[in-house]
Amino acid sequence: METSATILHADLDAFYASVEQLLDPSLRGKPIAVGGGVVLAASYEARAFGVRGGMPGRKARELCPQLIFVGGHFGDYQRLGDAAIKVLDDFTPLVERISIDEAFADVAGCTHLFGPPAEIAAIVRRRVRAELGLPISIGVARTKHLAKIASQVAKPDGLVVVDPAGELAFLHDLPVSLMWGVGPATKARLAEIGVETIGQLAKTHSGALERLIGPAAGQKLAALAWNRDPRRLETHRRAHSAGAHSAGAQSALGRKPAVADVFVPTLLHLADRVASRLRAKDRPGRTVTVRVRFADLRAVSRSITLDQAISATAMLAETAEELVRGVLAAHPGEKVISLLAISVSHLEESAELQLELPLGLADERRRPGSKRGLARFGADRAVDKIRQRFGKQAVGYGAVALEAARSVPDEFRELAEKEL
DNA sequence: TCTGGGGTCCTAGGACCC
DNA sequence: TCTGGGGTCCTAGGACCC
Repeated sequence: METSATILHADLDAFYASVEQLLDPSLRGKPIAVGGGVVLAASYEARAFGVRGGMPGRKARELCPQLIFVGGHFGDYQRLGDAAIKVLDDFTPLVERISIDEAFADVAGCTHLFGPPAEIAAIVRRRVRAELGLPISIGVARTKHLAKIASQVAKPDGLVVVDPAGELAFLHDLPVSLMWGVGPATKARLAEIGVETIGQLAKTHSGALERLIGPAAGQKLAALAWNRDPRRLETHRRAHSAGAHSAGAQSALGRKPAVADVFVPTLLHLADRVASRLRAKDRPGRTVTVRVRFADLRAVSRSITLDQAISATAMLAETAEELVRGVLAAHPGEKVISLLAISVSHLEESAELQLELPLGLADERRRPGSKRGLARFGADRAVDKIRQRFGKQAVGYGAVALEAARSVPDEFRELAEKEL
């Protein structure tokens, strides 16, 4: 067992908003939000008014009338995020990046070169500030969980080192919501039994905890509350998404009538997004899931597992359409839909001969592939090739139908699906 | 004017097989 | 004939993370 605190968790502060303030000095010191319909990131000046990420733009403006909305410079986010992680790479190869703006690093093997972990963390912060112009907070601790919590406590623009001798004293006064795995629902359930701090969670009877939030989550949280975190750094996690288990796309629609004229073109567009990614990765999938959200934001899903994996746009679109018709038939009272989603899972490793060849006459539904399927495979390949040469916008499905509904720029979608 | 989009993991019930 | 148990797969839903 490690006895010294050598794990760093580095987290750029209010990342998208900080980049915008870096690019446009007139925005510095002012409350700004990246996004429009929904706030993707808020500067600390905006947070002082209660503006938060994920919040509807309208509500943010209510809270902060002088709030400035800025369009996202998504290429710059990627570039500056990469550059910040590279600073960590200068100290150790043991870097685990977990998102565009966040990474763990274990500096145990390089303290003889650069000094103690706290000093390394201070240098990283100075360099990111000096070379990139961005604030970054760092937590240093003996475990990943503790380092991550420490960086949250350090924000904004701070450094917190958790001495191994004082771990539980540090941890137990903090609110449970800082823990990995505690979101709004779990926080509320814990509050029902009077548990608000990590220390109170640690003292909760394990049986009661597991009944409250389930055995898996209960055991995990109990372990973390007692600072037992066995996770090691994963340096090469999910390279190129090779190990991905699913791929999906969704589109919020505002309020649209639940009729074929709306959902057919939308599903075609979504199927195209998903299927072209599956083809690009040579990862066809067997299970197709659709999600339909109604006017009151209640969502219903339907899925089907096919005998054969698919990656053809038309096949996916038709399967999804059937599932959506099933959802709507089961909810005849719902006349309005607010979101549609398609996801494909049970992805297969190899695309070897996944041409969706004709299998015979039986059960077309569970056995995708037919003469039509074969012809369409050729069409998909042609579309993929044109996009390779001329860009994604060169060929599209259902673009007109979706234009009005698009509240998030495609660049952000690209960013979200980008493998790190 | 009721909230984006990409994922992961867990749970629970039912079908089916041994 | 009746009863029980375990394992696996499928489906639907929920919670969480960035």
